[in-house]
Amino acid sequence: MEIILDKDKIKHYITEFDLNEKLTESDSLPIQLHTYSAGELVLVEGNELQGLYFQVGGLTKVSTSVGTGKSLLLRFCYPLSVFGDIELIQNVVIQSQVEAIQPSSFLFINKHIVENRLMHKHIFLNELLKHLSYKLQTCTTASRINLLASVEERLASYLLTIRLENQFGKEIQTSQISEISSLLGTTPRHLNRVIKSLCDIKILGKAHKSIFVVDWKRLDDLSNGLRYE
Amino acid sequence: MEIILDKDKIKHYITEFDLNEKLTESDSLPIQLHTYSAGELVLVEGNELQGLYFQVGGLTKVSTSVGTGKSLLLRFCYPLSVFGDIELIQNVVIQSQVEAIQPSSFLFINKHIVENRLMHKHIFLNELLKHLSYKLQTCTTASRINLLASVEERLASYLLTIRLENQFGKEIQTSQISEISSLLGTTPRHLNRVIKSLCDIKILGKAHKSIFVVDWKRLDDLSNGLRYE
DNA sequence: CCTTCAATTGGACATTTGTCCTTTCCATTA
DNA sequence: TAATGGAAAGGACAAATGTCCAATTGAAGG
Repeated sequence: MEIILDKDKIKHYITEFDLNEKLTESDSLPIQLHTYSAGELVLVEGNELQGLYFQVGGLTKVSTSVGTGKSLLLRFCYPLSVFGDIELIQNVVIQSQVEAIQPSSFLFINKHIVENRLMHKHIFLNELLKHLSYKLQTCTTASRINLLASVEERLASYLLTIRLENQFGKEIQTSQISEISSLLGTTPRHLNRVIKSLCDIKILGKAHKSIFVVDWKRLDDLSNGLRYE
Repeated sequence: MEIILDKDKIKHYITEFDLNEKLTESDSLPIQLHTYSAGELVLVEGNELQGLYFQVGGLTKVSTSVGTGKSLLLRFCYPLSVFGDIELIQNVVIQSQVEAIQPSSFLFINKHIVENRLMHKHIFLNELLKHLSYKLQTCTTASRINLLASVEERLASYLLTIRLENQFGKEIQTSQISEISSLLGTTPRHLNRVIKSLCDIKILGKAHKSIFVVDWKRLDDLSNGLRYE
């Protein structure tokens, strides 16, 4: 991880993501730019949170794990995403792991600065609320689908969701079988089995190492109308 | 559902839950008191949201369902809980069903009033953030446990969590087998099977129609340290 | 005391999903 | 070209969980 204090670079990102008004008096705020290489951990589950992070570049993966070592992929994040909001507001240790998949950069604001200088600014708070409610909405949806639907239905819903290329769809797309299976909350072995059975009945097809949808209509029937959105 | 406009009653609840400052100029805001009998639906999934609800009395159950009819119990709520926050901020239809289990009452504020007169008040926004982040935290936790742990581990975690009688524990306690099973994301039949096996090895015990914990230590081992909190 | 009704309990079986491996397939590179 | 390594594919089996029902229990009311 590298800390960059270059005011111009920071200012550039603030402008790019229209954060100047949201981070009221952003000029006078001590904002840092943190950059991470691919593979580096940005936030580690269980650690103390240092501040608020605005992802302004790159690609990150958010996951959560249990003591036994199993982990669940929650989502992929692109700019502009916020990390540390729950922890800051609830004053708890870090709840999910954030890992840079590609080189990623973040505007970082120390938690004391956030508490003392931003938590009474309504434009900033509206921005936080927007991100937080979006995360809660998608978390509730994923929870509902993952618990109430079979892996086959989940895969159908997943494929239909990323087809739409909407905001959420964009966030959950991934191509590795092992990543899709973690996102769907199952094992690669089982996902593979389900994919094979859908190929057998000509709903999916295979080429190279990837899969493609042959029959969107029947896939839609399978999904029972569920979407990760 | 009954709408009560009695200013004194409303004022009473505002004072009881220390909402006066949070709902800035609460005196001049058109706030209603809505009461529901046991069994009535407060919010219906898929409908348009009318406004923001502050639960000030009673007991409610929040659940979410899929087209196939299956439903997942998300949590029980006591005062002071907030409903409608996601929908208001994200401008989407109602995401989860809220049902009054016991006669319940809510302070209700029309969504246009919230948008025009509250969304720029930082004290109000901080209150919303607190509730929203708490919900996201618990949703993430439940999601993690439900997907990564077996029903046996989930039951152990559930029992250990409600034993603590902490805030979250208070919200998820329930005694009906069918409700516990829905909360844990499984069927009554299977939960029953798991309970029986834990009784057989003397970790749980049965009396009348209820269960009790015999061996907290071994239950804790089973839970692998997971908690719904 | 008897009836009734809902919740609990559990049998029998089917399906889904996980675990453990081995094999296959490609892309990379020595 | 051949060797290598990682991801994909899949066989075989075990475990977890769901479905469908029937039997049982227990509390409440007539």
